[in-house]
Amino acid sequence: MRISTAESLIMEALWRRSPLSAEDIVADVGPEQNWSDKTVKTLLNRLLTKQAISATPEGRRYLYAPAIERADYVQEESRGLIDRLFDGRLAPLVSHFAETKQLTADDIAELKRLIRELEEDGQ
Amino acid sequence: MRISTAESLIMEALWRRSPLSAEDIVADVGPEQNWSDKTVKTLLNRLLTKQAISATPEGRRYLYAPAIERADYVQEESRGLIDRLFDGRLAPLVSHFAETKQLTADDIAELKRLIRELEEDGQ
DNA sequence: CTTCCAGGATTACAGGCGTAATCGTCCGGG
DNA sequence: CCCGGACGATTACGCCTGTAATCCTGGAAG
Repeated sequence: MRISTAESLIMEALWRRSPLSAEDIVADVGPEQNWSDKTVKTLLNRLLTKQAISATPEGRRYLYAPAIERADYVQEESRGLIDRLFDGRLAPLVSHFAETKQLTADDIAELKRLIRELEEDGQ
Repeated sequence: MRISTAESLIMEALWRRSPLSAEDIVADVGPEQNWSDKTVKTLLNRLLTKQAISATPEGRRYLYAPAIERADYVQEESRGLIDRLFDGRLAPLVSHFAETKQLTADDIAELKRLIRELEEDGQ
């Protein structure tokens, strides 16, 4: 099942560090989003039913941990976008960013480096 | 206001060609998505209230046309994703695609060409 | 004229989402 | 031994979405 954006913030916290108690997570994302602890608990429960996280009892409470890889999530999200908007190909996206001047010199340098690596690997 | 994914399919049709009557749009996207004409009409109305399209009377009916640029839409969507998942930078996304082996030799060649152009423009 | 139909406008309705509040329970403090 | 509070579980609720169905109106057809 799909992870919503609010839920993904919880996931990010758990991907950064896990396992965490609900309290830890509230402390982590609560202030930033200013969410009440109730909200965080709700999101945790939804993620549980979606089987995106796991909960293991620890005393009177649970410790939560991701049950899916961040890479897989990132994968689906970005492939979805690229398929929807750029005909499934990455280059047009990069091209779009270039045209709309959203690339710094650093970005370009880094891309260049990446491409060189890819070419070397390729052959 | 945000354009939903179903709505975006209507937008794509209008970006391809406009203005179109509701009937045209139904003929265009209906079969593909197998949506009833009712569904398409609903989406058109929602897009109207979101001011994403315009409607001009033509006889007894309307002709619809985009009121926002596809580039702007693409912009928001892709920036949103990159901000959420890749710390706002493009290179990590490209890197992710590379690592997950989602790049063909053609993709790489095209990226290379893009980068070269960017470098030339840059100086 | 009356009727039917095409087309837009309005209404529907279940499920997801953001954001909580309330309920029930068990443990620790007095 | 009883009570309050920490926690998780359950319930709430309005808005957005996907997907239509129904209503209304004015012109076309007979």
